[in-house]
Amino acid sequence: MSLSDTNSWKGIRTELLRRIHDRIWQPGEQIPHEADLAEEFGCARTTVNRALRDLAQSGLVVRKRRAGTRVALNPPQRATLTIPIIREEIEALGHTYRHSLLERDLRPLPPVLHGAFQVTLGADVLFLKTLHFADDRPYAYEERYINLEAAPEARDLAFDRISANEWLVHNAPYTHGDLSFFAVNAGDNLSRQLDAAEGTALFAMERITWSADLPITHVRLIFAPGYRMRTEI
Amino acid sequence: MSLSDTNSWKGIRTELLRRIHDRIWQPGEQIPHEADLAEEFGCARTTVNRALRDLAQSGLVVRKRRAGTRVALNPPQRATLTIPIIREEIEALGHTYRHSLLERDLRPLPPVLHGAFQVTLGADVLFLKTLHFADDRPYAYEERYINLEAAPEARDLAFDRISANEWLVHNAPYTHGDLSFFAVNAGDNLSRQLDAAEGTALFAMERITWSADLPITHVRLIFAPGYRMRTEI
DNA sequence: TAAGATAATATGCATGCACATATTAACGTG
DNA sequence: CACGTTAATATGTGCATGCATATTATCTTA
Repeated sequence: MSLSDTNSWKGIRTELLRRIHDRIWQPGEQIPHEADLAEEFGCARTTVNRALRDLAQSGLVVRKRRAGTRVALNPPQRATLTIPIIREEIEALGHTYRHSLLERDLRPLPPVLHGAFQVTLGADVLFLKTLHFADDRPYAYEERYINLEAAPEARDLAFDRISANEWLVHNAPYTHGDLSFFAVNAGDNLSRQLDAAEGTALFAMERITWSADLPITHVRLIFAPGYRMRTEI
Repeated sequence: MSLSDTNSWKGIRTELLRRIHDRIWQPGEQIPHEADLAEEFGCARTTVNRALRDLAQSGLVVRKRRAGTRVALNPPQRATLTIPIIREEIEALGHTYRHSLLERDLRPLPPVLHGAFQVTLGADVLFLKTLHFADDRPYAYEERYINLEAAPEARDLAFDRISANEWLVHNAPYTHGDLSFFAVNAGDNLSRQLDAAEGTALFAMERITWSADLPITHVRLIFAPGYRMRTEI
């Protein structure tokens, strides 16, 4: 059975996609009901449903009960980013990974983070500064706060062998998080660490993760000059 | 029926998620077969299948025929970014949107783009420079190339009322594209357009879209200082 | 006629079943 | 014992059916 056969849900999806791309069904226009499509394609309604659900998930059609299915007016430009573990990203590029722990101590959470990262007032958090290398060239600079209430074992770990990121991924899985991307100028410290001219624009990522209501970690990663985060859509 | 009931596929998903988060099923470990889970939850295998498919899509479990389902070793740091139409993004923030077309002409494709954006050799492309404003403050600067072979009607459009982005979304839908994010320093031109000090780090996005094999447009958007692209994971 | 009750309808979902397909394990055979 | 064949098995998918649920259209009733 080939993919273009219309009697598999993927085949039906392909055909529906074609009709949308070829503007046979215009944006905003209502498309036939599941039952009608099922009859047309000579398959069960379930199968059409599967195809339509898939299109709805990718945002190409909008579905509402009773109201029917219509082609999305503004196909959301939705992209799935895969944020790799730095070591894996570097090794995938064929380079050798290593990291160096620049700093590790317990300290109160800095006031700027009080809003976003609500740990028990006055409790110390574990602070880590790490530099990630690819073939001995600096790749990314990391500043991380770990909530010891969420990961008490972290207090006794050095994080010189395994990186905090990898340890946390395996030992304190999160349920949800916030992620943001932005640009920063290399200041005094960053330019030294990342071997960049002072003032260079650097790509940065900030992430906070929670396990249910408990914040786990706040991490800010700043990449060496030239870094691009890519994806396909 | 509440979400936590185990006899709906979402309820089952919730329960499976709990077992993964609580490390009842460890990363890398194989979890029971669909049939066993169906029996345990007292539902049809199809329903368990639906829940597992959903978990697989979000990357939390890895499924292979015959081999079974196992908890992902490296829980995917996968994030879905929604790249909004700028006008909608600005209006959603409660600001007034307007844009101004700074430049519009036909020209050959610049050599740097020959690799990524393969239009017929020697053919002119439509070049647009646009500045997007939120409440009369510059919000983003856009440089765009449109392949006239993919969207011939664009040749006769002024793009002073409707933005090229919105027009293309509605009139030349793409099948796939490449997207990347990076940081740039504000040069002479950018600092003037975006009202930023020279050298300021700016967040930038580049996107190329195709309809099947035909390139449609190449766009580079550079945002005013302070811009953050956010998402939840 | 406006507001509220009621019916109609499209999608959402669960079930039981059958068969397809990929992958691994077991088995022969040279 | 290496290698190719075959069987076993877990997931993938399709179908017919029935009921659930959200939303709209229609029909009351004051």
